[in-house]
Amino acid sequence: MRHVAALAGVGVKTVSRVINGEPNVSAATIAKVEAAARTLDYQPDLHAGNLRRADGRTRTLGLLVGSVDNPFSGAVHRAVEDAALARGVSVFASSLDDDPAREQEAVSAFLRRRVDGLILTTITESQAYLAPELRRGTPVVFVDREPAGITSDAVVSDNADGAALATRHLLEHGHRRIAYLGDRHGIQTARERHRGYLDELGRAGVSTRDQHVVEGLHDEATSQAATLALFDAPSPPTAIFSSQNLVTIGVIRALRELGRQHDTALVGFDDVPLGDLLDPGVTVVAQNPQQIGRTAAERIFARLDGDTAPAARSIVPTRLIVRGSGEITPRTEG
Amino acid sequence: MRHVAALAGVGVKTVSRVINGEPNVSAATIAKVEAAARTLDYQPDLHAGNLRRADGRTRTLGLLVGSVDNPFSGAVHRAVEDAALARGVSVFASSLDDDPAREQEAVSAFLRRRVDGLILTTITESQAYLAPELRRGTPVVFVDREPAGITSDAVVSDNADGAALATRHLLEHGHRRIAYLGDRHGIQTARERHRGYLDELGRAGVSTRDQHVVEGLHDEATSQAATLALFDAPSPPTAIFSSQNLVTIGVIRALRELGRQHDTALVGFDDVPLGDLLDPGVTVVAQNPQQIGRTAAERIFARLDGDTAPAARSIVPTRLIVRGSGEITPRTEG
DNA sequence: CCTATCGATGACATCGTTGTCAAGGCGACA
DNA sequence: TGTCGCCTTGACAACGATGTCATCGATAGG
Repeated sequence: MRHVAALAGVGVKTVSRVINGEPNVSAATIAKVEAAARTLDYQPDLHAGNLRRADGRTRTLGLLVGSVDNPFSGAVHRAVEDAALARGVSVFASSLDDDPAREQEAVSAFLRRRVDGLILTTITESQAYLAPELRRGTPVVFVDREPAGITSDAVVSDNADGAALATRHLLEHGHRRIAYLGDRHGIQTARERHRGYLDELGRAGVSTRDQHVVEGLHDEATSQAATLALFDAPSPPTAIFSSQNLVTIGVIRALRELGRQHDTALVGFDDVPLGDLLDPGVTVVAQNPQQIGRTAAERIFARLDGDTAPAARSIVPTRLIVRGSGEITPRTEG
Repeated sequence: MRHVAALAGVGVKTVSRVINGEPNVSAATIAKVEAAARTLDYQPDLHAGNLRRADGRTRTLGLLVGSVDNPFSGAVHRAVEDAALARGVSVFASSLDDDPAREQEAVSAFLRRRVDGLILTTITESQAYLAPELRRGTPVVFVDREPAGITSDAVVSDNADGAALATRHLLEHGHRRIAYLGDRHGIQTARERHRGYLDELGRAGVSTRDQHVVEGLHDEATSQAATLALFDAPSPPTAIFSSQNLVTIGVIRALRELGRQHDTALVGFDDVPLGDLLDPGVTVVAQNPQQIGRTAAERIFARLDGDTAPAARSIVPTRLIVRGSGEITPRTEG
């Protein structure tokens, strides 16, 4: 900026005024400064300005998602980006990988860079460590998983309800042996989905004790292996509820391997890419990652704009997408 | 930092020393400062430090990809993130959407935030506007598409070669009417892939004039419509080469709709999620987005570490994945 | 016992920008 | 013509950190 001022033959403050479009600068001066800025390819330093600027905003957001190469996370990210772009805000994006240490590092990296707000998917047992930051006024919105040990805005799918919907769908097609495959109980969404599954079985008066429940699955390989094991054991299920997209894919692979994809029903939680093109099509309870991302960004910006309403949980509805795999009826021999 | 210094009863410079692990601070002082920092939940301001710090590094990278919710982009992003994380560098990620204005805005947003390096996918006709920044020493690595109007590092797939590979595969299965479906010619990768396709036809002595070539496709819907139109026209192709993942998906949908997925061969450029689970499996020339991202990040860090070798283009090999759709032989009636 | 040396510490300038404030110039109006 | 007020402009401090340098005290060596 000093160089621009020197070249234009004006003071630095006048350059600042021109760059920021402040009023009360003569047209001739504006022209001189703009010419100088162009000549030097000047880009103002947002962070230096921030140091002194009244609002102290970096126009930057920190986003932590499951993994930036997961389709669900990618869709959330994209929605956040679009909302942010409209306000001239840039987005730091990081992957959680369900690693508590990675969460802490990412949050710390965001805070050291003074982001205006945090949109977080978490895996730590408690996010109480964020309390001081919240008190300082940094808005935090939790996405996908609800916070623990702290109160702040959250935007989540209706996990229990969606899981119940999936389970009910299978029950209505006559299934009574419905396996549950999901991630470990320590993960809030997995817990909720498992609860929804159990609740629905209970409501239908179906014993929950005889069901196969496999937890701790979070990638295709383990899920595929678990599914194969299921059919090696006595009284295999006639239907499977898989509670996450990668788990669903693992189940599909296993059923193919066993040649049972047409006689074992499957409903997945969270949509699967090209799920409609598979044979059978994959029936899922789809989340709405776009809406989750958009809503989260809107919450952040509302907070930044001064909204002081109590922390709220936004629940984004899930939707059953019928494509074939969930409508298979139980094997009679079974 | 002032508050920490006051609470610990030391000077700010001493706090700075403790935070940065500089030598020559007594153990007692370190303990006092760390206690004060913990009490106040102090997070150093990376950008303020940067203003004065000798190296002037923000430990931040700008990444511009096609779209953060595209699987290819997501994989690139993830690889960049992992490489960056190992060096304590955070990543700004933005989507290009093949919009030149969006490119300029994203780059400008990155530069105003003083990123240490840029990893860019571009759509502008020339990236000469980056020359001043390059001269200032900011490393720029182009990914996926090569730069125009400027010389800098690039990491790309071997597009022409991969397209030729796909085309050859179809030729070897007896096809002589091979349609090309791709994006507009203005896009460097599309141009290269089209060239590889034409070259391979030429090498095989197959007329390139009689082939259906549809350009300007970049999403599922337009690609699907274009494919349907192809089969409405005289002498439809017996095989299709689709030059991008979303285009491939559109083609698959159209072939399904026509019931021709088993009698029309298809090879796609860039892998398709669950391509192995479809019927028929989708034969593709797969790129290696992980390696592209990793290599790009490595180039950036090498430049930051002082590598002054001339700008180089890294070519990441493609790989033919045979899954069924590409091995269909021509219809005899056709 | 005096001095050279070194470790520990803080005062101060500085990075690039913006908020505050004062000053100069000019036109309008009495 | 004098005064007032507005428009335009720049000097200066400040933001939160780090680089430089001086100071102080302790320790070691002669």
